[in-house]
Amino acid sequence: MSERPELPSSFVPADIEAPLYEKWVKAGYFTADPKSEKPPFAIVIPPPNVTGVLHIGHALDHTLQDILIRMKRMKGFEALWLPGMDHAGIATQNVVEKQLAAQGLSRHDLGRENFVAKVWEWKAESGGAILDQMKRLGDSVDWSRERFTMDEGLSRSVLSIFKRLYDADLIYRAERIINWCPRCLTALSDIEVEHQDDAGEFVQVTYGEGDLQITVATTRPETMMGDGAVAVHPDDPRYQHMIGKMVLLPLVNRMIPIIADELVDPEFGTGAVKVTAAHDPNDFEMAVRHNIPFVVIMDEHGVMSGTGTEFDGMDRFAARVAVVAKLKEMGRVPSEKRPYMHSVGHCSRCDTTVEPRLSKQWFVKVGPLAKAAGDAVRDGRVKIEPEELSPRYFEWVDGMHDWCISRQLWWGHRIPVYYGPDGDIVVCGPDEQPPAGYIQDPDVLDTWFSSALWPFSTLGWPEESADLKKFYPTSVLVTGYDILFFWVARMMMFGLFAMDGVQPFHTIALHGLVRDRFGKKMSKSRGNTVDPIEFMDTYGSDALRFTLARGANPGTDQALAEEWIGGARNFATKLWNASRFAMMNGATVEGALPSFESLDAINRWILTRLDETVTEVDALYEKYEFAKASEILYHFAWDDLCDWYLELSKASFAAGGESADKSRRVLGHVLDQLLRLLHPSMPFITEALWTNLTGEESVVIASWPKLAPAMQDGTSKKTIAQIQDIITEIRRFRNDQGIKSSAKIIARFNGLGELAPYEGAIRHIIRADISEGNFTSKIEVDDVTIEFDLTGAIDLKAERARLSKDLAQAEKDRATAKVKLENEGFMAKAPLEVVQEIRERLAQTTADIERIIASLAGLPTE
RNA sequence: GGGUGGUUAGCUCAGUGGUAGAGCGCCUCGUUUACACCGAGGAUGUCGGGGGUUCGAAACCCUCACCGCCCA
Repeated sequence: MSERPELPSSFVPADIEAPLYEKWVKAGYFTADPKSEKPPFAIVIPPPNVTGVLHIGHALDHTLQDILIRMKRMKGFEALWLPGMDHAGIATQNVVEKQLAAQGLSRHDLGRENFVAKVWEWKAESGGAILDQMKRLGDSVDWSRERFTMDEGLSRSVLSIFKRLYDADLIYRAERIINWCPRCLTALSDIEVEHQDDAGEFVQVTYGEGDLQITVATTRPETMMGDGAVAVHPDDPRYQHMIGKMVLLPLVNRMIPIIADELVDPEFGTGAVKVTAAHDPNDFEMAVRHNIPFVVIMDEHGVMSGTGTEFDGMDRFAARVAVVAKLKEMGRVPSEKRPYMHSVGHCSRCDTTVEPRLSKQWFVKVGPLAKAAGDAVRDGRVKIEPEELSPRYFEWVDGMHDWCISRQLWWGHRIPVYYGPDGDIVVCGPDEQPPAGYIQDPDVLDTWFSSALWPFSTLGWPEESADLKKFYPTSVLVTGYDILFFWVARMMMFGLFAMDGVQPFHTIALHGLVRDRFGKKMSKSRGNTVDPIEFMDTYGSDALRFTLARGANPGTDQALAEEWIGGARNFATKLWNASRFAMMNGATVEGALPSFESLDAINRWILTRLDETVTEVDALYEKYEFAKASEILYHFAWDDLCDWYLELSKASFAAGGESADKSRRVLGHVLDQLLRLLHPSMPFITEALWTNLTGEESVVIASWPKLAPAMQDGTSKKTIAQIQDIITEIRRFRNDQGIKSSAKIIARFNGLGELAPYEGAIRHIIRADISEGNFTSKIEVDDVTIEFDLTGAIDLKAERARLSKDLAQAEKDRATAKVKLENEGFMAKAPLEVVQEIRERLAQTTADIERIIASLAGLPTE
């Protein structure tokens, strides 16, 4: 104890955070051992994007994961938190292309191989900024296992799974309508398309001539030149006579059929729609059913082409204006509505309006895979926390469309398909070579294709590695509900497929988004984004982490304001000062705890509260209730320990002797345990304080507090509650009488009874002298009377006001209790214990009222 | 249009049948030997509206209004 270095008088996070993190990594605390006998607990990080920086959402996501990992590590699990990044095909390619563009170059100037080399160069220099930021946050990830989706090993996983899926007929190539970004020049999957309401137009166009005319309604008039039919609902009486007839398509002067299809909504527009098979997914389906030709009228850039009209060469939006103008000239536009708000798909990477495009792409047949992914949750092998979010998951996996996995990019895993003569196709797994002369597909795979393998590719799959055996299936996936579809469903599909039906994780713990202080979504356009790094600079990592944890109710969004982080910083400071005070007073962890029975009520009480806290925090963390667990710890530390226990113990420490020695040992124990409990959410400050208190190596590898049912004493809780009542009433009295809290008062206690041993502690808190005096005023708390010598000057008005207020409250409480007890229904049907409780309330309030009335009567009249 | 979540103190949110809570903010007092990033005390809610079930409803049911998210 003597060699314990003195703590600095104030807590400066910046002084301790970086050195402590370095110490932890160097000591290898975060490195998992697959040969360990301990039970495994593994989390793979939702891989951030290699181009990304740490935003507040990551900070939340990582804080929660780190809490789980650190807690499980302390609980004796072989804890693995595996870090890494994904290669973010489109985003990364965009970044490097932008750099090239600045030099007036395109990727085509470099050629594929040089371009990809350039991207690797970029990654080495500027990629992965987020990894260093994770260290600031204190993430206890195993850096020795850092992975990247384009790494050699993970690339082999991609080849393996592709071949397996292909051989199982779960990957196919087909000509379909896909989402096409005319700026990125690549196909996109459904989830890379963001729908938003845009101000478009809704135009009616009359087709046909003479006595066969039909008016269609459309938001995309420019695509009419690609129409192959007009469709109406089969039961629509307005169009019965037209079904099957041919009608003139204006502008291109082609005759097209009028068909009947259930898909048409007779209520929508005119009840007649144009069928543009090559440029709309719904139209595509109808065209297949009715054998309508596919007419392509746009090139890859979204420029009109091949219509043989004056509109060729015009951009799709310019063409829209020109086409409508032309049709109006022809008198073929009976009505137009503008602006017409409707949902339009945009590229999630560059916001360009997505163009549905007919093209040949590779797809994953998701049917059986998604079924298995849904079943794993349905039959309970995988739990979604909170359970209320399961419907969203089912909605997605049960209604999933086939997944377009081709991307017309260069950065990514090149599709391992080789085309030979006569349409021969060969798919190569790792270490396999295509026959001579076969040409590889130029496209790469969707980034999510490799991310979906993350829970097992990072562990060495397809090799039967030691890591895979030890840590698969992983324990829990922690992520925002917003990417349940992006990522989770895909990992489930591939995990179950690749690992013979074994799910990639047992639990999916979902959290929400971090919003601004008013609960508004953060966005660059709103200008309400925040920088977690700045917060860490100002308030410390622990403060940011604790704030985020404290706001993290399962599956729900949380608001965040800077001053709330300030509040958590204040908590850290409080903890620091309380610990400093405890150690100044000789708090120690040396030697055995005194026997519980030998302790006074104050010490028994704090140990009881500690045990309750451990119980509650344990249960809450197991349910991913981070907010509630944090709340419990906050109040135990601040209210119970700092505000009451330390204050009540001051008299004992001052007096010294055997009882002080016992308190020092108890305080040392409670602080030791509290710091362990807080370590997962506040790793840095707890490490600094705990090592100082115990002289041991690190709280990171300390054991988690165990329950101690023997240290539970309900009586001590009642005793302390009474003491708190007495002290609070005295404080109220002093406050009402305008007596400074620093001023000593002369007071005398009567009727303390069993509380007598604690009179000294009470006196110390309220700064009361025992001297003889002229006791002219008094207050009563239950059976205890406290008399004061206020040297005559009592503020009668304030005293009367205080008593009247108490009286009013007591009367109100008594009345409600009385009404209940006089209610026959209540007496007949309410549970006995509730009736008993109300009876006690009636007795208590009745006694209070009598006492207060007596006090009021006893006040001297003015 | 189909799902789904919400509406509780000035703000952000807990609270799933038995006297309405927390953090921040607000008011008053205070430099007492851990802490002013603090301490003590205090004020603040017809729990969105209406109806119902119940001895008893913020909570359960119905309905209306408003806000949000996901998917089309």
